Amino acid sequence: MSSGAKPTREKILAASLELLESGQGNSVRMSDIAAKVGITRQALYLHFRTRGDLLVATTHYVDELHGGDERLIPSRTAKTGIERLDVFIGAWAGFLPEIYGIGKALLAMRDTDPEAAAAWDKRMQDMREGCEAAILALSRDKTLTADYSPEQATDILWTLLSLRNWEQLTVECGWSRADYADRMRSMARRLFVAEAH
Amino acid sequence: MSSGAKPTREKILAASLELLESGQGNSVRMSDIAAKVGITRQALYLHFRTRGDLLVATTHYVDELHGGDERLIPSRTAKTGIERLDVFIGAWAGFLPEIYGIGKALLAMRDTDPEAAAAWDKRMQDMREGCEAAILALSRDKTLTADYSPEQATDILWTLLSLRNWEQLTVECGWSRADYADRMRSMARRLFVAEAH
DNA sequence: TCCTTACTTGACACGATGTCAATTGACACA
DNA sequence: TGTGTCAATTGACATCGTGTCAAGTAAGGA
Repeated sequence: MSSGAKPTREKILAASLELLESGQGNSVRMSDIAAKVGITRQALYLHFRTRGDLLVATTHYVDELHGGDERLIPSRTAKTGIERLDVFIGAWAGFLPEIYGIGKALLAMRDTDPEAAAAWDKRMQDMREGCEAAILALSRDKTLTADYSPEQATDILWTLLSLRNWEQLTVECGWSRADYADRMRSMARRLFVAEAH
Repeated sequence: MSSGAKPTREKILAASLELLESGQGNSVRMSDIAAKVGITRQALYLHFRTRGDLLVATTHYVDELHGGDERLIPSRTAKTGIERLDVFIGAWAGFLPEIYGIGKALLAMRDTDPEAAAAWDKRMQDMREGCEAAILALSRDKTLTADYSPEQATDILWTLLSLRNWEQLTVECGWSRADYADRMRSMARRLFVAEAH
């Protein structure tokens, strides 16, 4: 196994990520992370100013591991708006499970830690741009329904694809990841694509 | 026992509700509530075993104030499934703002307080029954789309109408309450009602 | 008068975050 | 061989919020 080679900071991030992914979102304590790394709780503060700091750094670490935002940039191969919508939803559906734990933790400290809130908001804002791009592509194709303005449609898609909704549908409703992706694509079509006739 | 002034327990519930409604969800402390009532923090524990207990009691208090679940029971006047869906969404849209504060607080302690989690889950389960009834009405009318089974459609509607989604759309996207109700009805039709032609 | 009930006062325990001072151990360089 | 630096340790302590406890007080009823 990889062991002492990695610098401590990275070991901390890896431990944090692992705990957040398996464990329950916000219940990961500083002492848990320290224990997993094999150092003292106080030593964490030699690398990160606060818990919020560490959590935010962990999200960047995730991006580093499995290439981050660029995965959400609409594929150039998508010819039609509909295709683009499908591809975007698929990419997001694949990305969501990877950020679920850390996202839950960040959301839980939203009210108390402005930095953590900002970090999560930034992520969601980036994701919203993907939604907007897909909707605008539909609009250019004249396949966007007349029922919603592009902005309203973006609001809706953005909300539909939220982490909380993913959580509810997979955890509470028991949808598989494939179910989620398929049905989200289906829902998006029904909602946003004008009937062709 | 005295019939003149409100009993303390009720004063506590009223204060709790008021703080939860105006203030930010989980940041309402026991001492805040006590201060608002004009009693000691410790005195709260003469009436409620724990903070979770008090919060749960506050939800029941809300029900008592503006008649609770029965408002979500599908109106008998709704002839078609579509009508029933509309009425249900309208009722829920009117109910949501009233339970927003308390719901946020309950959700925030979900991971730490099983009783609070159970109380919120019960509410959501009741709401889900309303979703299911509306979907089944569509199904009986043969107006439910073939794309989703009744259960899947219920999952979707239930998720769509979640408190978090309401929060995101009204707070972050700036939708008015009327916008929310109108667009949710529109979305539900697009999603669940088979094209008639 | 005595009793009960509701509430107060003041202290304390716990768990979590965050801080600080003093110390240890290793490695480098000279 | 010594000197300095850096990372981490140890142990104590502050702060906040929840929850508990013992003793005291004020009001009303029998």
